[in-house]
Amino acid sequence: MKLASWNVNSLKVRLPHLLDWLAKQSPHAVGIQETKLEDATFPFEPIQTAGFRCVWSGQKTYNGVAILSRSPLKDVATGIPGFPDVQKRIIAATAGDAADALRIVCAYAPNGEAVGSEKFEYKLRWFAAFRDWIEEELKRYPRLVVLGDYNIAPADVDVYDPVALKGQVLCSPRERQAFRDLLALGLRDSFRMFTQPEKSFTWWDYRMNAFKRNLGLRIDHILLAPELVPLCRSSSIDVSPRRLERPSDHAPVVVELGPSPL
DNA sequence: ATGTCTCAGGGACTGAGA
Repeated sequence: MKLASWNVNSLKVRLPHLLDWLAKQSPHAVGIQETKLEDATFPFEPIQTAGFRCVWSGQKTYNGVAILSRSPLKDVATGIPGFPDVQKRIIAATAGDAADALRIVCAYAPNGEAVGSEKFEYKLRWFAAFRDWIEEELKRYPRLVVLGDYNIAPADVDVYDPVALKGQVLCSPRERQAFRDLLALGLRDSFRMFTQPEKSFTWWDYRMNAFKRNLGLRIDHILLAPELVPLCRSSSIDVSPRRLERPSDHAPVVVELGPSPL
């Protein structure tokens, strides 16, 4: 069973890319970010026709998240409890039923603009609230997957030029601490459970021919609850959609979960 | 190289956000 996370940077523009990718990869469930669509205009019909249930939470122009799944979605929740926020960055749902159901949290973390900015402080407040909520979700749902665009490169190895970007937004010590605080709940960064190619990234700036030169960052992650860790067979980044015409600036991350421990 | 892309407002281009 494949699970994926993909920041599509406008679902309106990227719907053809998403549908092609769903047909090729045939994932069981996908969390998408930056839909940039109000709820009334979410394109659920073509997604449904492709074989997926979906739930979504969006707004005009900015943010917006959704979960697609081949199995029914229930217990849908949006936002972080106790953290009022007009920005639509969180959707959670339970995919499937009975013992093998998965709880999926799909998150679009704040970008943070620049270290020391107001948006940066909002990002850190957001992560503190997110961590506290995920701690509760983990107690309630041992089969928890926390995926999305975290807008944090956890370590220097996740950055194309760690010297040039040292201390900058997406790489700064406080952001990396926020990421480690999440892992301290027992979550595992699925990508680092396996040997990976050097310079593996999920996002490349549209400028400076960054993708062609592989000047990227690994900021999209699929984190797994302890109970799911033994089931994880692989974790990888699919850069192929980044090569298409009018691509998203992000590539999807994919994990494969088996039904039982190896 | 303030370099690209998306979106809104308004009806050509600018500004915001990433």
